[in-house]
Amino acid sequence: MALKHEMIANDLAEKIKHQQFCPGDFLPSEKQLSELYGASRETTRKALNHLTELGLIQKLKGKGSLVLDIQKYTFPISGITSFQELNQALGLHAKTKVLRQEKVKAPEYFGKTPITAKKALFIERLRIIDDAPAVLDQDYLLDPPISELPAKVAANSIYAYLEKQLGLEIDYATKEITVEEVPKDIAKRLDLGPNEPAVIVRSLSYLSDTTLFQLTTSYHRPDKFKFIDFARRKKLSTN
Amino acid sequence: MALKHEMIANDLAEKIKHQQFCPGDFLPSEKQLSELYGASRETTRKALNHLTELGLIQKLKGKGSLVLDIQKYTFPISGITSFQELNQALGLHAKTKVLRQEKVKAPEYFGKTPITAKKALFIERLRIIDDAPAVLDQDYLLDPPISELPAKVAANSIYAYLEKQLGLEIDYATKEITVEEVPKDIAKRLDLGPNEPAVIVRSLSYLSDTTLFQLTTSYHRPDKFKFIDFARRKKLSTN
DNA sequence: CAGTGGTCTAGACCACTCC
DNA sequence: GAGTGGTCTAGACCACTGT
Repeated sequence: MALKHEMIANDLAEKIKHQQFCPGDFLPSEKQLSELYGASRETTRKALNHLTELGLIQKLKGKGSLVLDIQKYTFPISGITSFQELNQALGLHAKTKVLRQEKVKAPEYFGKTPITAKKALFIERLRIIDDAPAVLDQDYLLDPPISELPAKVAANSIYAYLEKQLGLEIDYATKEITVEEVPKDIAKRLDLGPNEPAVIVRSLSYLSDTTLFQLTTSYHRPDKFKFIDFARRKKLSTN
Repeated sequence: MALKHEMIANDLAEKIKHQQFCPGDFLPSEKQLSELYGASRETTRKALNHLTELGLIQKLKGKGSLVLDIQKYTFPISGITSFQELNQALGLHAKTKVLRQEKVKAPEYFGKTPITAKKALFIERLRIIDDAPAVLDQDYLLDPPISELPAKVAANSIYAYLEKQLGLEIDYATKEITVEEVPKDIAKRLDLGPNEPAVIVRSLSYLSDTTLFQLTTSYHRPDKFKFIDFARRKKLSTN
């Protein structure tokens, strides 16, 4: 990847993160940035739009691109982000314990979504933060497209392996967050009190060619659960 | 608003919603769409990118724009969406009971965020679904920029009033979802059992000129809570 | 008024898919 | 090969902000 507009976006994001541009500052004008990076104005604008979506800047007509003050929390959180990425980004001292990893028959349904893959790799992992269980993850990696996973990968970042080793392009996901009572064995592993429900995040993850590749159910201890989001209002007058 | 790319996006979204384009279909090519709408290719692409962000289509290199099958759940849910908008979109039979609406002093902090506005309008509303309490909303509408709100508005859509009557441009928000025990009076109004926690959504909402205008704390009955999201993987190599 | 961002265009070149 | 989307350009015109 050496796309010009991504280079520009990354460079600016880097400079915002490292306080070379601070909240309340204006970035150089689009014209200046275009000259600086040797790009056309539209290309520069594409980069700035990316930063806008991420909540790093706000563009003000006739004034300029204002650096926002939100990144402290939101930087890598919303969107599709793996536990390992969060862990690193937030500096949590989290450990991952792989409880199971085995080849299984793929489930026929996940919620209401029918699954066409026949085989899958089932992985169960316990996330431990400050020596206390925080999250239990159950993943099905579908085969196809994923037929094999080295044993060590599950303890680290599956996403990094899929993207960097297998060259898969993880693209989008649907997520559903609810609060429910959970089976006793799960409650036990999370150290939940009697009748204490868990926060359940169910997600379906897709590659850029629309292949469904992962089904995840995450059981969170309610006291350790926190979801942070930056959202832009999406207008679409579809009555 | 008569922006060409928005017109195109709305028209296509409309046609997808009404099954003139079905999941699994390809939209006409960018070239064809450009001719159809009398727009340049870049303008057409801007519209298609919008639909991609919303999860309505997926673009496939060398092939075309594929209509996705996700909108049934996700259509208007993620992003900033008011309760009334959700209510209508999902066909819930929800009632809103305004418990309080009064002018107050603005809080000095909301979480860790300092508030500069001195005055505010405090509104407390109970959302009732199927004759049972589901959500208790506490809103501060800050003054400035909002100095007055007709009594009836709180029972309907505040956002519609702000956008259509006051001409404010609601643009972005930060949200935080946690599970916590709540004060007794709130537990009572939500019919929560003893020691039963609530799902709490705290949000800060901003106008397009970056003015903070609303602080919201929503207390959800855990059994009625459901958050659905469509997310694209956001890459930004900000080590 | 000059400077800013917002929209739109016409055309170029590339990489990909499918025949 | 023809057709598709992906990137990028140079330039135009507009609306908004400040002075």
